[in-house]
Amino acid sequence: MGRVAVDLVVPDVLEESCATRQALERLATKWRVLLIYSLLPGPQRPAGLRRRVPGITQKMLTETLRGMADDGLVARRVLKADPPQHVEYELTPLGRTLEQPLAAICGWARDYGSR
Amino acid sequence: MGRVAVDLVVPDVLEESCATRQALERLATKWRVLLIYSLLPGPQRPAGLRRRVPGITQKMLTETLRGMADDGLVARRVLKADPPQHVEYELTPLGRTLEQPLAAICGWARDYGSR
DNA sequence: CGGGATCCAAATTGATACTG
DNA sequence: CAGTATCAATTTGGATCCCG
Repeated sequence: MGRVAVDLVVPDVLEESCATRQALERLATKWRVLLIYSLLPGPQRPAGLRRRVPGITQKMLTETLRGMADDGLVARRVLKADPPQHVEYELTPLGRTLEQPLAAICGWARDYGSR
Repeated sequence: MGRVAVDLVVPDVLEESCATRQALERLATKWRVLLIYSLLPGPQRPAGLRRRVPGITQKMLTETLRGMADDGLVARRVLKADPPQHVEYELTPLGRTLEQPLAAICGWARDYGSR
């Protein structure tokens, strides 16, 4: 009764197709974490988000929010269709599940960030 | 007795110069989290890291590790100086303080990552 | 006027070949 | 085996223009 040499080609947790890996890549971008963090208090309008995330461009704001909307992390809502167009972004329930993990990271950043 | 309109120019937690913000940006890059994660079990050599982080380039591996070394997150050690050069990277104590926060994120990725 | 889109320059990343 | 150099490809920033 031989022992087959399988070698268990360890499908590492970081395999590119792995859910964990993909989820991480959905967060570890320059702006997503900052935007989610800024949306935790509640719905925000683009202008407000630009203030809360200094340095972000109009463009990256729009693109990043749209990408996060595609991933189901935020929802976009139009408040007024009239000339002065008003729009609001808010975290979805899924997006809000990030609050705890993000708090852990922010806590670390506070405690050890200064190095 | 008038009320002065101060407006409290909220020095938001995400001010570009803020420690939290800078710490976050040191993590929220495409490769750092994955590399730190891969280094948690112990010291690793570049070749091994490339296997553990599929998709990373020789270049980004080197550059990212060097950047993390500059930030004090990892340490580089040369094992042999001879032609077949051997090198090892490992997390510093500071780098290891990321284990818990990272576990929180990875847990999220596992639970909600599939969406 | 606020939100978003477009176009082009600048910065990052990827792919590959090459050196110690 | 690690790391560097080089050039193409992708991504980001900046300024501007458009639409309601």
